[in-house]
Amino acid sequence: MVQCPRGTRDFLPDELEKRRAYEGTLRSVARRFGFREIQTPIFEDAELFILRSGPNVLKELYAFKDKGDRELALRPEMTAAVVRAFVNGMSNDPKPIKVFYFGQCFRYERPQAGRYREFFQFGAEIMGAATPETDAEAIAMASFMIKSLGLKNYKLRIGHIGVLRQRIADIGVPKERTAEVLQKLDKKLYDEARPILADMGVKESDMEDLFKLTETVGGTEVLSMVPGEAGDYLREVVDYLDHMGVKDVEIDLGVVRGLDYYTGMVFEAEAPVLGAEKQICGGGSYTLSELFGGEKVFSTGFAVGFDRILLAMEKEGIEYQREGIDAYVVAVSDDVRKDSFSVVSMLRENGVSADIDIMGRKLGKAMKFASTVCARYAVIVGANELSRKAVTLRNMETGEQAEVPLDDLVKTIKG
RNA sequence: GCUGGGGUAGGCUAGCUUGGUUAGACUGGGGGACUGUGGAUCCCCCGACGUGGGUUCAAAUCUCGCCCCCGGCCCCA
Repeated sequence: MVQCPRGTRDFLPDELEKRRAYEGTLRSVARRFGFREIQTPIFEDAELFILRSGPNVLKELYAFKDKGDRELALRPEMTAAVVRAFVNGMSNDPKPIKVFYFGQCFRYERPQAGRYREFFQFGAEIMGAATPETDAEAIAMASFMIKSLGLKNYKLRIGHIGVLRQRIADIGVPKERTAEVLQKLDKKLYDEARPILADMGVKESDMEDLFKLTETVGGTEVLSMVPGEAGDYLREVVDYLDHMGVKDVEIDLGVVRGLDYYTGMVFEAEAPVLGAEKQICGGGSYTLSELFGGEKVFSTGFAVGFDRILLAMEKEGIEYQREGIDAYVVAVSDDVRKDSFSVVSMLRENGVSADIDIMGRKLGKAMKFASTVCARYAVIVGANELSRKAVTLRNMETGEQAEVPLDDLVKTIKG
């Protein structure tokens, strides 16, 4: 039997209905924040992703040649494509530009808990603005999204990569080795960082100060430890968040986002219930457009790992209630079978979601089916009622039923 | 790329250690008991040993390769 490829999944109706509902929640939040949706191709010129990536990224890229010998790749994330689209067609639009996206991304990795080769990201970018308000909007929306989905147990942490980069440069780390140091700091592997830093001639006391900086975690009070403009900047961001009622954030200067295009504020959210792959959201401010031939434009963006956040919700026991349909039409006997199709059609034309038996079932079995598809009402079509231009309407939840004139049926069901 | 565990109907599972009737149960699906009323009960039916090789008179069972699933490492845009 042919199965779906490794790391991919079929989403059967029960599951997909749930996913669509939560996707709708995220879309709704984004729209409430003034974002508009954007869609880009699922595959792009491989160069688009290679331009900003190291070798590790490259080997996980689904890259291939098309019949015209073009080097293409399935998108491993969406930010690059959105920035490309911005450079290509939105760069002269009124600023700020606020866009969101939802779609699948592909990475050739070993599947694991919360990690798939085809996975879904919901993200947003604000382009053309570089203010604390901008960053606050992005963080607030991320927080809002998580809360709207009903997830309780998560941590949202804000850091500043500029502060770290500055400090690392100040203590004498050469620019080309910054990433190496950041990587160790990200994982808090100080013992591994020490020899590397010592090798670069960094003083012991400077090292300890650096480690102390990345260990700086807490509320706004810890910002007193952050020197210079960046400290003031973060204070502003947090102040705006506070005015928006966003209280579920903490400062953590140890937040280090993977790639080096991030320039200032960075943030991430994690759900501890998820285990190894617990990060559910990540983002920050960056400049990328100049890489793709545009002018330098400051942006802030983030992406939510849709699959992971759903997994976290599931682990918290959040249950999705199946939507069902408004009405299931049942014919009492074969002589009114065709009349029952007229009734279902009338309902459908009037905006009622309605289904009907097409397997020749008798009344009892059809009623049973009506409850398995979660119909709110059963519309029972029988010869007696029809002679009075009426049907019997049964509320499937309460079991109450009454005769309703056909002319009033839509109104009663919608009411 | 490294590593641990696993794969029996659509779902969950017994059998595997010690090879040997027609692979059993529950759930699900279809039909009936039940020709004007769902969720109950009873009966009948459908439906599975991931895949390919090896050992053997005989393989779900032992063995090897592959595929896939669940975790962990690496990586994580």
